[in-house]
Order: sequence, then C-alpha cells, then structure tokens
Amino acid sequence: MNASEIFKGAGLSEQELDHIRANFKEVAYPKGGVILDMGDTVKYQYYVQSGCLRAFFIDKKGREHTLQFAVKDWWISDYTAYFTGGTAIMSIECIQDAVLYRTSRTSMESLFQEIPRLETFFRRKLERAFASFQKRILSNLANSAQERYLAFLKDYPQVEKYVKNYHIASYLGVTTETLSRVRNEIAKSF
Amino acid sequence: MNASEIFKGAGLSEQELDHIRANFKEVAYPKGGVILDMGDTVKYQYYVQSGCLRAFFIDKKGREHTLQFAVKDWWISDYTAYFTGGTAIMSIECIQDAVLYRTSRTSMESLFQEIPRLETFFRRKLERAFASFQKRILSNLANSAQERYLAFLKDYPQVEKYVKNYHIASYLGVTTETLSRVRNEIAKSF
DNA sequence: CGAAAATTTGACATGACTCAACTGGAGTGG
DNA sequence: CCACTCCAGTTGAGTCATGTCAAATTTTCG
Repeated sequence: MNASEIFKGAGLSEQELDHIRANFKEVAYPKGGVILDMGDTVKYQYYVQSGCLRAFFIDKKGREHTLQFAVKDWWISDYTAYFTGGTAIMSIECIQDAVLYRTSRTSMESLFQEIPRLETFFRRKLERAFASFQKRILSNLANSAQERYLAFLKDYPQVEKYVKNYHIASYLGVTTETLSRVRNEIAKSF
Repeated sequence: MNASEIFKGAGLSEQELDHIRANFKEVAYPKGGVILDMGDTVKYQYYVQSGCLRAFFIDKKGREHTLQFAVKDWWISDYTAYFTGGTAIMSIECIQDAVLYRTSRTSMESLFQEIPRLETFFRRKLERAFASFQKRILSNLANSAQERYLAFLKDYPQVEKYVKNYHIASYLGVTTETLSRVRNEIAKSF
C-alpha cells in the first residue's frame, strides 16, 4: 500500500506514514462483489486504489438509488452508519474488479489523536465532500433531468467510463427510460 | 458570548475557551436582515445563539431553493464558498431576529492548529452534518412530497415553529401549491 | 380597520413514471 | 459460424404526481 500517495499533501513524515500504513489493510474484490450490505455493522471505510464501486439505497418500493460512485483515489463507506455507529442503510458493490485499502473508525480516531496533521488532512477532505453534497442537493432541486445528466458527464468523466446508464439514472433520480429519452434529446440537438 | 455552551463536550479548559472566545464576534440582525448575499466573498461562519435563519439558492428561473435552516445551537454559512474560498452562490437571511457569533475561516484554522481538541470537535460536527445531507439526498430520491413533508415535521419541529410554509416548500423541492395540497391530504386522512 | 402577505383552490399543462414490447449487442455452446 | 440467451438500452402508449397560472380566501400586522 502506497501511503505517501494516499496522504499526499498532508505533510507527514516517513515514520508517521509507516505508522498509518499499519492501520490499513489491502483487500481485493471482484466485479459484482459486495463490500457492505444493508443491515451490516459498518466498521470500515475504504480507499479505492483501483476499480469502481457504488453505494446505493433500496427504497420500500424496491427502487435503487445511487448515493455515490467511487473510483481511484476516492473514499467510500456508508458514512451515516460509519460515523454514528449504526447499521448500514446502504449497500456497496463493485462495478469493476477493485483493490481497496480499508481502515476502521477506531484506528482512525487513535491516529487522529496521535497525528493532528492527519486529522487536519481528513477534515479538509470532509469539507470538500460536504460542499459537493450540498451542491448536489441544490442541483437536484434546481435542474431538470437533462441538465443534471449533462452536469454529471462534465463533473465525473472518469466515472462515466465505468458505469452503466442505469447506474447513472439511479444516481440522477430518474428511471432508465427517462434517461434514455434524455440522451435521445441531447443527440438530436446536434 | 458563552463559549462553554457552544463547545460543550469538547473537553476544553477555561484558558482555551478564553482564547477561542477572542476569535468570535457577537452580531445581531433583525428579521429580514441579509447575512450573506449571492456573489459575496464568504469570510465567516455563524453560530446561532437565538433566532432563525435560512440559506437559499436562486436558480436561473428565479425559483428559491432552501438548502438549510438554522436555529439555536446550529451553524450556518455558504460552506461551499467558505471552505473553498470562492464567492457565495447562496444567500442567507434572517427569518426571525437573530443573535449570532461569527468567526472567520482563518481564525478557525489557527485555532485548530493550537487546540487539536477543537479540531476534533468540529470534525465530529461536520461528520454529523455530512451524514444528514447524505440522508437528505436519499430522501429526495426515494420519497414522495408527502413523505418528505412528514419527515421534515418529525425531524425539525423546532424549525417548523418559525418558518413559513413557502420556506418549507422550497426546502422540500415542491411549489407552495403542492405543499398546500399535501397538507390538505394529510388533514383529510385524520 | 385595511393593506399586504401567505395560503388555498380550481382548471389545465407537462415532465417523468409505469408497463410492455422490441432492438441490438455480447457472450456461449453446439 | 450460426442459434440461443441474456442484458442493456430504446420506444410507445397511457397514467400520475407535480407544476403553472389565475383567482379566491385567510392570516398577519402596521
């Protein structure tokens, strides 16, 4: 595991990186593999070294809603459960074969106490993630399905390569049929 | 300003609280007052001592979308701009006369370096806020207008007291007419 | 009280959903 | 190399939830 890559910019010493490294474990999953299932206790969060995953929620009508995708250098978990200690309301699956580095909440909390710069590094990551989720809420409230789809393509070109249209539809909050029609409209307008 | 109340549970000494206190400024705004306007540079975040505020976004069709309400003991800002250093895409206004304690990004960053426990305290706050925004995205994707309204009443009874229905509508992502019909339906079902 | 603001109601329009059928690959195995 | 199947995506027809616009009603507050 290449910790100096993961924590690039955090200003950590080699010794600190070694200590951090000891708290991560490399795990590999095949395409279709399930990292986390609804109802599970959520001990870990995952850094994506390679591959593509998605976190999704299944509602009472059986519809899937994708909360997040993750590709190289992203972090993923059911953070509601991970942070608060509850059980997962989401599942996480691999869309492509994946290599992940996982770490537990308790490991991270001790590391934060020992290495304040690591806590700063993660706080900043969390701030950016928080801001991007706020933007997504506003985008969902303000924009049409077509606008949201175009914004998705623009913001996440690395993700678009790996995922099926029905995954994108469930992220945007529309059905596959609607997304298909949206794509048709866009194609016609050229 | 009562810092021991704001940072209750952070495990800070009196001396630390005094130091923190020096980085906050009490400000009062009347009902209708604008704390922050779209386009402004966002230097501050605000702790709500009393009153009620809302952060909202105006889209290109002129419709308002409420991202967040804030009542006593909540924090508010345009966090996307506050964290990333850009200009505000939102405005924040007082729904009720408000007393706020404001602090700047730069103050907080130095305080975090001086008092790691303060950074831990804010990181945990941010984690909870992050989790609740994730839940809101899922709720918007999975639930009907009526379900979202009922969930709002249940989750934020303190907010509901202060705000107009059209504020709630703009938070839920429906028109005032739709919210009115939803309320009518709910009333009929009793 | 009276004006302005907020909410409700009605009639109609529309974007997105549902369900069902169909199309077009991408494998797989004979 | 073809027939078969599976899966993703598309298309069509009808329905439904919510939006739009206009008007009526109720509430708020100076």
